[in-house]
Amino acid sequence: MSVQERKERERAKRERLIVATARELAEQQGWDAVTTRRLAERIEYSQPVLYSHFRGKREIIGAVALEGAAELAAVVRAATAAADGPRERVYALARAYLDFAARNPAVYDAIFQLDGGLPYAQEDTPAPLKDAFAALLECLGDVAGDGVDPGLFTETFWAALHGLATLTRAGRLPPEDTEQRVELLVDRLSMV
Amino acid sequence: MSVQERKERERAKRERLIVATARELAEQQGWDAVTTRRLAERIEYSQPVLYSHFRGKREIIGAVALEGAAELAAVVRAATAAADGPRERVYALARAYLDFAARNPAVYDAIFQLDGGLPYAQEDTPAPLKDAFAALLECLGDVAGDGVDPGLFTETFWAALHGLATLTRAGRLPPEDTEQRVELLVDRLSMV
DNA sequence: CTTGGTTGTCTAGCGATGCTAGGATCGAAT
DNA sequence: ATTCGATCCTAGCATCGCTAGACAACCAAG
Repeated sequence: MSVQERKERERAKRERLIVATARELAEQQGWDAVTTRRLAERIEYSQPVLYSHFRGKREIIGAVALEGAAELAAVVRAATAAADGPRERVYALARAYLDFAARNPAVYDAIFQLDGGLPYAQEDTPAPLKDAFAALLECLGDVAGDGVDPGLFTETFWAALHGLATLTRAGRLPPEDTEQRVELLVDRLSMV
Repeated sequence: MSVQERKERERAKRERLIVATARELAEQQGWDAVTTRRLAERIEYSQPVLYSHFRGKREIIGAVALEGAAELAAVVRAATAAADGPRERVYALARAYLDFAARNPAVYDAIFQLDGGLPYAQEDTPAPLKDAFAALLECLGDVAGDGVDPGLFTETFWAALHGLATLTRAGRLPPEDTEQRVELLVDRLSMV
């Protein structure tokens, strides 16, 4: 039995290596540079090994997305916990979210832009994704205001943040005034 | 001279055909399906002809983006002109924008998501892109509120719309409650 | 210790991609 | 009619995601 367990451990370790390497390569040179050949070379295995762990490139992106979603949730929770007062928490959340997107553009894309073959906004949505949304909801639900569904408010606020994050990084918005846009968003959307 | 002019006309016509065909193909089967071979076959020329008009696939995407931006500007202006009262105009703008994104997903991607090699938010930004932003500004500038720069407000509002549009289409947001999210956005962001 | 079979990995290759070099063909001007 | 330049196509390159089939390493049974 021990032999089999060791093999499984090693296999799991290699899978983590694949995901970590894909993420690293994507952050360094963009997702286009994450080819199965380059990835295989970096983990020092041949190409087909990747396919014994994942169905294809899509699933690898999906794995990075799940890992990233867990991190995003943690980052958001840490930021909101450190602030006091509902409004300050919302500020902290917004800054933490945009900061995560700016610091981990490839991971952010894996979660929210690319096709990782993951189901979103459904019952069978993977736990990390649900939890990331929950992390937003925990904070934003408090400032939805009367008569507004907390879930709906969270979705809307999140969409606004997402728009800022993606448009800024894609060069569609000048990066200088980000702080002011965030302030405007928080001031107007959140009901103290 | 007339001969040369005829040739130039035909050349311009063929270029329009390329852009229109690329757009059509992208809307039908997605941008991934827009390969240089398929595109060449559809316009009934060989592949290299594409490269006598555009540097590569990127520039073709860029051409579709410019065409789309002009349309978007027109759609937004038509919608706002038909509504009366600042707030109603904002509603109309938001709905028209999201409607355009939903009806022309490939074109929307060409403008705001994909890399068409175009400069954004700069002096040398092509006129159609500047004008599309101007169309938003014309309407949204009126409801920025005191002490808020109209340009900054427009950017922020636009980002929020962009977030709704992309997250909804990517399946990250359930499509049912779109209308409520728009109402929330307009009610809170715009200063009557 | 040998053998047989399972498990794991690699080499090689398929079709498709964006893009380009070089030759062929056609038309306009002399 | 002949030259010459512009125009276009055939053919090919490197690379992509993915897979079939050969090969080697390993473990259990005799």
